[in-house]
Amino acid sequence: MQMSTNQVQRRPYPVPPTSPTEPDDIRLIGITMSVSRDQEIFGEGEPADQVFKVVKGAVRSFRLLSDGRRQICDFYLPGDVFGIELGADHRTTVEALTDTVLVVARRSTLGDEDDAGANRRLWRQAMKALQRSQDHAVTLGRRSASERLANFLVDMAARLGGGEALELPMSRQDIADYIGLTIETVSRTLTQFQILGLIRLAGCRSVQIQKPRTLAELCA
Amino acid sequence: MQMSTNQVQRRPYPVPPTSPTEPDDIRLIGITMSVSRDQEIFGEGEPADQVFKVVKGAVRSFRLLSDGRRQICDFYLPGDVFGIELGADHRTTVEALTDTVLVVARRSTLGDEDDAGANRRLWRQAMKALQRSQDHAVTLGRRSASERLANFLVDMAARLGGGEALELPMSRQDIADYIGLTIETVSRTLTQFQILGLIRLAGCRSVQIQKPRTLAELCA
DNA sequence: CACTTGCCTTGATTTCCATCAACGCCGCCG
DNA sequence: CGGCGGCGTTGATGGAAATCAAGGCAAGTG
Repeated sequence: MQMSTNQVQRRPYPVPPTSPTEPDDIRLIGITMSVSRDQEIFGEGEPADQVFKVVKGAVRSFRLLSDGRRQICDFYLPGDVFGIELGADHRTTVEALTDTVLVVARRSTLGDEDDAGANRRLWRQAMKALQRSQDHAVTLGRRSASERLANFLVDMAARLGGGEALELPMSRQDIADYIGLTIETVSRTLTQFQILGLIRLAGCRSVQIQKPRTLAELCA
Repeated sequence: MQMSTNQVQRRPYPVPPTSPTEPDDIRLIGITMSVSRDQEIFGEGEPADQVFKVVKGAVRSFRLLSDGRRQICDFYLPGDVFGIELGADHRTTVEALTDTVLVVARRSTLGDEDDAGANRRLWRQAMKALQRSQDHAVTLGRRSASERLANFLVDMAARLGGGEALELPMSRQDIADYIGLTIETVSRTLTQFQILGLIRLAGCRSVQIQKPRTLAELCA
């Protein structure tokens, strides 16, 4: 991670504005950290000695092919934990989608063997990531463009927790690279959804879901 | 799991024909179990109270969409562990590709909190699965048909450990459902590879890799 | 304000892969 | 042996999404 950048600010921990104790909540003991839009948090191949939790904002985790094609593995929203790795190194790059606040902890303090509770929560986070990745693989391998997008919207609506109104933190390009399409196809499919009355677009990042049922059916 | 089927045989444990202690080897204490070709080992949604290890043979783990489309999440070969879940239930169905021998353990005996070594090995297995799933997502989201197939062949060659000669345990349909293509495209691409001299097909499941370098470059 | 820049949308065309269809090969079984 | 069924290959055609190209819109800047 580039700690030298002046956009990164660190403050001593005392206010982790996380929700109370949820089942698999990790109350990271660490420092908070602010990252501005598009800034890299860590890069693929860098040593993975820290674990992060999103407090505010959102990030994208992705991998690049040699010729520049990008596959976004996941987006992490407030409450989500990322940066857990099997080996010594990170296998994805993570960047902030918007100005973002994180809590950081050293990995060693988490993997600590005598804290059974922390281990269990870490375990749950990792398995949740595995589940999401497998779901994602099904989408990428076997679903059509509209199914992918419907799925994406329904998932984001659920995770952002704003009911039928969502404020997307990512660009069209990010969406395209997440669901394995091009930016043009994403755009066309969204306007198609609007024409069909499934959604309403109020500004390109603000989506109102009009027919949740129909959209859910499209998820197949 | 269908224990009633007469094709499943169980014997009391005393011969787990696994290799000695590898770094992340799980020496499952359990019973061995024989499963014949195409038989289901467990189904999506069934309670996940057991963990399995392949001793001999191979299995496919997959999910179905409502209309029958199938996405194979992974193949498990000798030495691989599968069936580890976050929640109470399995999220994929697993079937034997060929006649297969497994070792089975109850999940509870593994998650046992005071066996730190077993926990660590379980952890490694789960994270390995996550890595593979993420790699898979990159392939499914951003690679062309020939890149997918090249990738598949190279990966299988490495995992089967037979150097340049591989005996595929799965059908064309299985390959297609793994890399997100149709059976026809898989077939065509394989013959294309053969025409280009990258591989040689000796019977449809027997592949000789002729130009490993070129094939590896195709993996992008 | 005029101009640039980045992001998004829309249209035209192309391409890759899916689909549809036929056939070959081979093991199996009557 | 001959027919049958499962699997794989090959060919012809179609279609969904990619690519190529142009233009709109809004925020930022001189």
